[in-house]
Amino acid sequence: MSQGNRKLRLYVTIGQRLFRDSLLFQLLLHNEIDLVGESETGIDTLKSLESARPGVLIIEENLPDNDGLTIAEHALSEHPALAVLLISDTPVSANRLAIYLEAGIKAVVSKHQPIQDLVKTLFYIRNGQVYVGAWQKPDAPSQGMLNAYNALSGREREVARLIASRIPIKDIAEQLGVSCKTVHSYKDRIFVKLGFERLPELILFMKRHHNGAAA
Amino acid sequence: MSQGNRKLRLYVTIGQRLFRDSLLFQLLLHNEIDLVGESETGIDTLKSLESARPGVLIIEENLPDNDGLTIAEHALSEHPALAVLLISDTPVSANRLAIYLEAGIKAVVSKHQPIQDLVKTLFYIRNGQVYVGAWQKPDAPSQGMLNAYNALSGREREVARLIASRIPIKDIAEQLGVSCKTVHSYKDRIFVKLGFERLPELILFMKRHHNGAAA
DNA sequence: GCACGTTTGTAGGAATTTCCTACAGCAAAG
DNA sequence: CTTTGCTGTAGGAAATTCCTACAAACGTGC
Repeated sequence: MSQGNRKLRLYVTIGQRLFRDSLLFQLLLHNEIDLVGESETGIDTLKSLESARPGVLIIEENLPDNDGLTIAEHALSEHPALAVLLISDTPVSANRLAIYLEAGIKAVVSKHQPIQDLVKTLFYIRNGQVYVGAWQKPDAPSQGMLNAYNALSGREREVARLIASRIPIKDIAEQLGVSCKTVHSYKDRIFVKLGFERLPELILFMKRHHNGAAA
Repeated sequence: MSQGNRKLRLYVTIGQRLFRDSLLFQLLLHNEIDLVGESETGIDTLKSLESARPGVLIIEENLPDNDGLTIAEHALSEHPALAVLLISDTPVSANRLAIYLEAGIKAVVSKHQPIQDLVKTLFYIRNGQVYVGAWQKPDAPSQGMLNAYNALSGREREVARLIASRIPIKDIAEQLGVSCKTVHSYKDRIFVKLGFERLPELILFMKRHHNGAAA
């Protein structure tokens, strides 16, 4: 996901605590991510950027005290190398996107996109790339999941279903008549193919796309 | 956290995908939670409750197509045993809270509360309790964290700091001159004392309260 | 001041997870 | 026909999650 070895120094500005916590818990599962700061407001963000020195700033379009664009412009004027990822409330119009890119924002992800888009975009832009997922998708991050599922072998699909049902590995192994380690291998391979990193991603994916009748 | 052994059958209605995903990934880490359905709108929710048969419904106050209260009232009229947890955008006034409780809503959590509040409330209300955290805190969930930190022993604090810095366990063990298993024990004890379940919670807590200068 | 209960430091186990490597057989592609 | 890659199989190392265990120290009640 990331080519460099250096950590991604992240600053997150999101107004609502519940949302910020959820996102941070998710992002902090990646040990390449080093959270160097967070705040609820644009003003607090501007005040602490100097000392926090993030490489990437995730900031909401609509903050309690200001709009993300204005804050981003201020931040970029002092830290031109900062990669800013804007979280928009709605899909962004071409007009508005042009304004954002003009301002030097590296990526826009809307709140209606899956969270994987945000994570992938995060790693994408820290290497200097620009990502405009709300308007067009360069390599369709996370939409390839359905195609990826079709790429699973029969055995892999079977294991995917069992694992997503939270059946313990050793039960699956017994049921299939193979070693636990083999089941683990299937699991690993499934995760790699689908681009997942944690069990909840697989559970949710299977429920949404291939599991109609849950237990 | 939960006294019964039966799974918590959960339905989640949240408009924004990014937010819904983050929350679901978090909640699905608990294997007592069985997600039986999710949707973006109130109408879709009402349509699928019959077949999904959740025990708890998490629903936003402001949905794209309707308001959560109206949907909850409809849902409760058909499924009186359903425990509804409303996610409000702002702290709820006493007036509004009275209306919610009158309607049979079991809990209100605002988007400005930490996510632990939501998780704890979820398990709380499924046992028939009522929780009104946005207005008053019955047992101050998650605010006890700071007090809990004071209850950590010296050694525990030291290990908490090292673990939160993502220093590998075996390095910590070596550095402290004890076995890996001992470090694990400290970690377990820290998690129990602070009420945490995943590493990101500890990382975030330490950054926010006891780690001023992050590496 | 002593005794009993709790906390602290220490450590082990079992099952899972995450991330790797390995290898044989088969299928597709050149 | 041969090379390349995918599939099924399995092992290892480290971490995680959830337990139990036990001796020393601490403390509080009486």
